[in-house]
Amino acid sequence: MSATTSLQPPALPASVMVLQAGCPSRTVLDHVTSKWGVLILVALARGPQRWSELRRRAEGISEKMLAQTLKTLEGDGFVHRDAQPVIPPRVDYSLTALGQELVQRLLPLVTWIGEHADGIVQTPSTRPSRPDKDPGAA
Amino acid sequence: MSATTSLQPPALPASVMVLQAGCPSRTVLDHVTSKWGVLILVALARGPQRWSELRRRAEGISEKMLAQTLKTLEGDGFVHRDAQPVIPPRVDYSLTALGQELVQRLLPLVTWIGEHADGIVQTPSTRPSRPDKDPGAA
DNA sequence: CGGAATCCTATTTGATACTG
DNA sequence: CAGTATCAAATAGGATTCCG
Repeated sequence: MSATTSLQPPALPASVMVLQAGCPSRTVLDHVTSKWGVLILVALARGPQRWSELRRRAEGISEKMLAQTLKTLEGDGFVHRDAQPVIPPRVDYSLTALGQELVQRLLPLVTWIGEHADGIVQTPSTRPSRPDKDPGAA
Repeated sequence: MSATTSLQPPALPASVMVLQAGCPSRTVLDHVTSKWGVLILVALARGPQRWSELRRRAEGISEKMLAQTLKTLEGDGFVHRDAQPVIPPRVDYSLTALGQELVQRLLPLVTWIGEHADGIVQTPSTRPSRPDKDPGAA
């Protein structure tokens, strides 16, 4: 209450206040940034689509991961699942309003990465080491 | 080559064109959205700081993961490492210009999640299942 | 077509101990 | 203080098979 911490770099809104260990935001962030979360969400940004469409869009995903990620995102309220009782089954997935808000914040990031990734991964050299895998794991 | 796919939902800029399987953007996205990537980057948004500071900020991270994530991000050119040859050692980490651009796109996302996470994780009910863990793994 | 269940492996992650 | 090395455990992820 008395002595304030020495100096605080200005900037930063209040966003960094969250993300503490047990915080719900950590959980949600984890869901969104899970290996396939971003891919699915971005794919769904193109509009409602079916399971098979989604699978093609999220290149490389397995059925298991698609199902799992979809359920998690649905559970978080980002994705809506519309199963029509017809034969053969038809299920459409789409973003909820919440999901659209999220994706709105996701696209700039993804777009930016898409535009800079080539220059990044190429990394001419000059850099000491770039461990893509854990050197400590046998 | 001949028959075009039926209908294409307009919208979406050109951002979704990336993120294909082997694409560099997938790699970078993976680095950034790795379990600790976002946390570290957001922590660094507060300004240059030392190893121990970073460790406190990214609550729950192990030394190994901190080192590993930091190296990856450094390798991608997002983070700058400034090691001063003094005793005891002093190392400052900071965002590069590239890293700042990235974080600029990251903060709105993180902020938004922080503001909505409570309502999300709480999920009153009405929802079928929310697998945080793989039910198939014994 | 859209999934759920199962089995198995690879990668990730964490604890700990040790070092410059 | 700022890491690195090693080991073991947890989880993610994938292939396959079966069901509505």
